[in-house]
Amino acid sequence: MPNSAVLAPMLDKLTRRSPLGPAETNAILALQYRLADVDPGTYLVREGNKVKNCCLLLWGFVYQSKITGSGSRQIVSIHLRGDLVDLQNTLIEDADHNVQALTHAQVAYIPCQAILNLTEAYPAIGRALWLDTLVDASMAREWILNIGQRNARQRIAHLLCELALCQEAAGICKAPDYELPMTQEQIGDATGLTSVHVNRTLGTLRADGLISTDGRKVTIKDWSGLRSAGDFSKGYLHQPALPFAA
Amino acid sequence: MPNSAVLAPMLDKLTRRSPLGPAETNAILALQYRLADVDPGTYLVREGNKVKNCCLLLWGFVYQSKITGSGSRQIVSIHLRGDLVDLQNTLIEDADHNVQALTHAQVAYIPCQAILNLTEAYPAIGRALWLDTLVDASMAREWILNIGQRNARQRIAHLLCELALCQEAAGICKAPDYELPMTQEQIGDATGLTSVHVNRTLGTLRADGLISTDGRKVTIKDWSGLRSAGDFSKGYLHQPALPFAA
DNA sequence: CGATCCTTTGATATGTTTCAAGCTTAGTGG
DNA sequence: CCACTAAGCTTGAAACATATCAAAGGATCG
Repeated sequence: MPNSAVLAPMLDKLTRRSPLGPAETNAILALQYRLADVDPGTYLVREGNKVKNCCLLLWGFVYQSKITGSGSRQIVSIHLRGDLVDLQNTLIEDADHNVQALTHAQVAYIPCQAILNLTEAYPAIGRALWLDTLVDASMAREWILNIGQRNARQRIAHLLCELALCQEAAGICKAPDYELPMTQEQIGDATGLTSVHVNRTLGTLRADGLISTDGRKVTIKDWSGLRSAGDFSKGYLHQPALPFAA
Repeated sequence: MPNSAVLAPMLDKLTRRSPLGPAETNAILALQYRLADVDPGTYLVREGNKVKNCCLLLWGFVYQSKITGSGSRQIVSIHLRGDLVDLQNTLIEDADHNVQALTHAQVAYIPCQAILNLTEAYPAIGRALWLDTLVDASMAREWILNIGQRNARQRIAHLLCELALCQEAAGICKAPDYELPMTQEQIGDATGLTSVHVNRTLGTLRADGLISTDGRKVTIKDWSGLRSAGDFSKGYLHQPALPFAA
């Protein structure tokens, strides 16, 4: 029996951009799911798999990655509470990337067919999910720009800004302190850099007083400095009304 | 009065992945549009604009790009005949990237509202468009991998393979000869490299007998060599049955 | 309290960029 | 049809950002 509290984060995320009526809301809250707690590193999806569920992330962090033939890993997106991580499985059976837990995490597996049924019955839900996909695509484009045209310092600063704002939007964190549940190697995989170079570059961001770190927490000490170091502007997130930042 | 021949490439592209019934087909072919011929370099959309149309590309090539604060350009995707270039405008009003003509091109501007109406009336069309967006997102992820983890030679070889297969799928070209309507500077913008380095790298691909070039045409002389030089595998394109290549 | 994973630091190697100049091609107007 | 021009291609030499290799120092966790 579904517990509507479990599905609330998904509803939050969708309605942040697409208002939904009571019928749609109830239909979403009635979705069937299967809960799973996973350890860091656990594969939720492997490239090449046939997938029949998509994962609603309830807590923790998860990332999507792809691997080259020679084995180097590129992280292509990072997800947090409320994200429907592999919505694409709804219409594309073959996974073209991996999904792995970054931290301990809890996910609800929702059958793709159930989601598809929902979109048939409620066009507004279909539109909300399509919009979600469009925003993910916009974030992917910015990720391309980040890796293709910015230097190490800018890339890392940009990533930090993005993670901060997304956590803020999802209501996960309290302003200048953010979680950064990534090792320096993973930051490197996300930015197309070496862990060694990430280490040195984080060092300069710290030395310049833009951030401070404490284990897996980052404190943004100078938001506007970090934003300009990362050439960051939030437009691509298509977030309605964010508390922070331009 | 719409001419259904104009909309045929769009229908082709959609039905390649999503079969549509006669009602859906007719509804698509009845869409209103406005034709425009554009010169290379023309902006179809500028970042920051409010957009009310999406562009169906009828012939020629078009690209999406983003610019950093310091003015460097990153090309994030390349489109060809039949592509609905800015489908995202349907649900997101503010453009987060530029769309520019790469070559002389002809586009049909279709009002976003008309497309949205279609998705309301015909869920199958909504699904086809959503799928189109999902495939674009998959291609963006591969683009990230390409730029983030591969060296210059691999990046360029990969780009050539992708363009070849997409042209093949769209029925634009006859096997080993492809159009490459890009300057070396644009290839650089697409791969995160300098035009100088693109030049040298293309030189080695030529010297190794993988390709030959003649103005804006590329001949792939050794497909499997190029594919392995570019670490290319076509899965991410989610194309049903391509003639060529694994 | 050992073992593993992560971070930090140093020295060196390398791929790519930058700067600069000459060359080719295609388009344009006389 | 020929010059003229602008755009793009090619090549060389030098500078630079980042990668690679290697080893030591800190955390974290059973």
